[in-house]
Amino acid sequence: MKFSKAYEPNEYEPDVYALWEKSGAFKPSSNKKAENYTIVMPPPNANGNLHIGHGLTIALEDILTRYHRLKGDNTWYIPGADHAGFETWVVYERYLESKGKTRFDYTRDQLYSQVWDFVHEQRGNMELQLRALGASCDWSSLTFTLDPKVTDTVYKTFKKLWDDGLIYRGKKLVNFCTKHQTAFADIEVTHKDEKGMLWQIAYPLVEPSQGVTELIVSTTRPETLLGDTAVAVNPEDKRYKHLVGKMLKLPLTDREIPIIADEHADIEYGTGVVKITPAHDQNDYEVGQRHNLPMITVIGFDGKMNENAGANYENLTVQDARKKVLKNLEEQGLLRGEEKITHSVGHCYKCDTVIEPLLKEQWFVDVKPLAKEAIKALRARKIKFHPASKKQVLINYLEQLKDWNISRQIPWGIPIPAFQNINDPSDWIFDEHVDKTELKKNGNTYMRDEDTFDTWFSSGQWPYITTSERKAHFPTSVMETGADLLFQWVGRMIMLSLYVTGDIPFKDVYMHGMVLDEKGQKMSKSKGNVINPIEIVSQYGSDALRLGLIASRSAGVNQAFSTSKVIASRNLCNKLWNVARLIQQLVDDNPKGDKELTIDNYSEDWICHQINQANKEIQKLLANYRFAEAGDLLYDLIWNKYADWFIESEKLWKDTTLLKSTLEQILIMLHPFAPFVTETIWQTLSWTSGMLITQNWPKPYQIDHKKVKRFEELKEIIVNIRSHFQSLPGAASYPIAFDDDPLMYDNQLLIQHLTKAPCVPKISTDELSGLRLAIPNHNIYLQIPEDVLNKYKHNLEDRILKLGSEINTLDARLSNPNYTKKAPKELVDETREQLKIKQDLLEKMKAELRLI
RNA sequence: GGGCGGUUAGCUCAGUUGGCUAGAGCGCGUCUUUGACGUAGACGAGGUCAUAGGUUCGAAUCCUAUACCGCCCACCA
Repeated sequence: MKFSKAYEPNEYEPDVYALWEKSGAFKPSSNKKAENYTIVMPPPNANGNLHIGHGLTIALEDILTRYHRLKGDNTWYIPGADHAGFETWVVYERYLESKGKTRFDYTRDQLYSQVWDFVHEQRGNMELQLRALGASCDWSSLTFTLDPKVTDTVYKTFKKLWDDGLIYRGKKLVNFCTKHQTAFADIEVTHKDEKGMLWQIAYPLVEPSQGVTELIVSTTRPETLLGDTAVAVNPEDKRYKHLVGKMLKLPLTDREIPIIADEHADIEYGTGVVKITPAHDQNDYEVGQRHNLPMITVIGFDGKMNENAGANYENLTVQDARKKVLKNLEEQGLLRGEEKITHSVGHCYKCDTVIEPLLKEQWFVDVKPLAKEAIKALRARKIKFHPASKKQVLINYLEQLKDWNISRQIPWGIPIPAFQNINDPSDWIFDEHVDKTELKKNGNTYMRDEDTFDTWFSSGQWPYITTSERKAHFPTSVMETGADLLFQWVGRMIMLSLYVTGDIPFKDVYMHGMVLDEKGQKMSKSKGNVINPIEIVSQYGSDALRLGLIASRSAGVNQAFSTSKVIASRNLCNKLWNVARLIQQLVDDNPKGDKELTIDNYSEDWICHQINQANKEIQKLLANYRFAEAGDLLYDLIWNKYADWFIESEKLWKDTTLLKSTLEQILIMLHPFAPFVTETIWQTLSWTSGMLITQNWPKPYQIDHKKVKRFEELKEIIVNIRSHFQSLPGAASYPIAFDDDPLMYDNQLLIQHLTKAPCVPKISTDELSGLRLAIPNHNIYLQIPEDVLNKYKHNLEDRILKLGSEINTLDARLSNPNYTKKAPKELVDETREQLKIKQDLLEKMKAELRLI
């Protein structure tokens, strides 16, 4: 293969991925001595397309995976595909709608098999996209969230919870979406602040007491009045103490309801009297429980008023019923006022329908014992969080977590393995034969529960399910996922894993923030600002996307997508490509590898030192999940150090042995971050063999630190000279003269090469003239004609002023006795030394100014 | 109501336990067809680190308060 002039990612990426996949490099090795390194991929939706957030996820996880593979760890990156219960169901229901059908036209089993086919038609797309992103995952262990090994484990866990009494069937208020006909966990409800009305309504007393004839309650939901079963006042409220136990006439009905005393009523709020509707409000439900109040459901699962609401209101929507109730109250003179307020209203996160709290019988998990263990493990620092603050946030959440409703009225999901006795509704049995709708046992007939599990109940068990074939890989090394999943996923994995396996599911958690659009807005289909990662890949290359995504991004922080960073990364890939192209040319031109110059090349020790430093630093940064800094470091190493200084210097020496070896080290270190271009280069170079993906992480070079320092000095001199050549009137270059100066003498050729000076002559000190460089310990003069030099005088004055202020700063610091006393000695010594150097230089410059 | 995070160059953001002249990419200005790269090279301009106090020899970094901007949680009728 030959190096083309520019790197064209599309030409190589698919082949390179195929090469890796075919070679088996993604599979964990059988090396028992190696450390295990395991990452479980958060499974993307099986029938969906990847979005830019997946791009980030894969980038981060694959960097870690490839890095640990190069380090020799037994690395296992496990891919997955999610049946995405509710998400997929919503898509499928829309499809049914478009065909004029509804879910009620089919049985659950029919629906399940329809969606199964639907998903499998679409399936595969997502997996191809993961390949385009370069995910080096073990495809042979891909797990689908409905695979038998998943459902088996989920059923075992359900049974264990059941046997331990941690699962119960309860009729409680659940968050119900009347459009999607399913209940949700608390965490799945989106709360929004909305403008609403607060109405005051009079409830007359059956028998006036001490001159009081009515109580005024405030409510934002007058239609629920029809389901009121009490009115509460605070037990400490002196205004109403004497009324507790008396009865009120419930307006618009013929019912009478009691006045009760409960802490829930806030003395300060409104009139201090609150209506209690246990069947339609969470707080009221709890009050109802405390006082044994009847619960009257007036709103049905269809979102319409039911027969309990009375003939006047039955079959009206909640909105219409509200209007009618208000109108009727007004007619009866019971509406006493209204006021605009802002309050929080729960919505379905998918369709935005207002969530109704409705009474429903569901399966609940008693989470308290699970949360307790999780909190204990977190407090014991068993799991490290990035960013660290998320740990306490999770603990706070777990401390107030309520029982978890795991029943969903969605056909697409894992069926709940529970059957109910048709003659005794309280008799439920556990049975895994969910393919049957009916079971006979002990002479009884049991009917299957038609509900499915909340997806998080199964996803919450993901780490030990996916690693079940290689138990040594559990607990996994790190769970990398979006910060938005802290509660619903990370928290549940920790709870369930501790409960089922007795162990934590992962040692580290890394949470990334959201990828926002270029303007910093959240991406959404409705806004039309969605960025497709695959389009970016085809435009700039997979590596460019990866590097661009991780740039300037820190854990847990939402950050905008930046095309300019992707382009900068694309340019880096091209730069490296051309570096390799040049080195290959030099190798081809000189197969024996003889050096062209025999004198020392200080840039060699210098670049080896830079590579060593980078090697050490990258390991440190990746151990702390500082991806952006590691990326920056490599960019700087390759571009600003390797290409700009080392390669440029090496053009004189052409030491191909070192060129080859340094290029190899750089390719290995960059490989986790830019797998495609590095492997493509590796495959294209004439002297390399095997695959880059399975190379060993480089060992540091032996270096001579004196030479490194000398090259730093040379760099300073060269930059200084270039700067003068640019800023001198005429922008020409001039001879660079020096006196007895070994550094200059030994590097005349290099200096001339890098500054484009006409010559670099050595002359005696008293003959030196022209412009003196402000470099300590060197007498270097740019031999500039008299007339040009005079124009340049003011520049020298400026430099003297600047140097003077720097000296003042150092002086002030040293004359502070506290500084010399308390600061570390090395620091103080260094300051002294610097001061001395700068003072010497100042003297020389002043003398020089006098001469001009 | 509670909690978390942010405010650093024109833009987007780094800056780990306090320590030399606060960095990067993009953008901007000037110059350059130098043996790979114009997706390039060289040089340069640009910052009272939100504000006000405090701790310290020393603060972008630690503490307190304020302002503004995000996000999360919460049962306020």
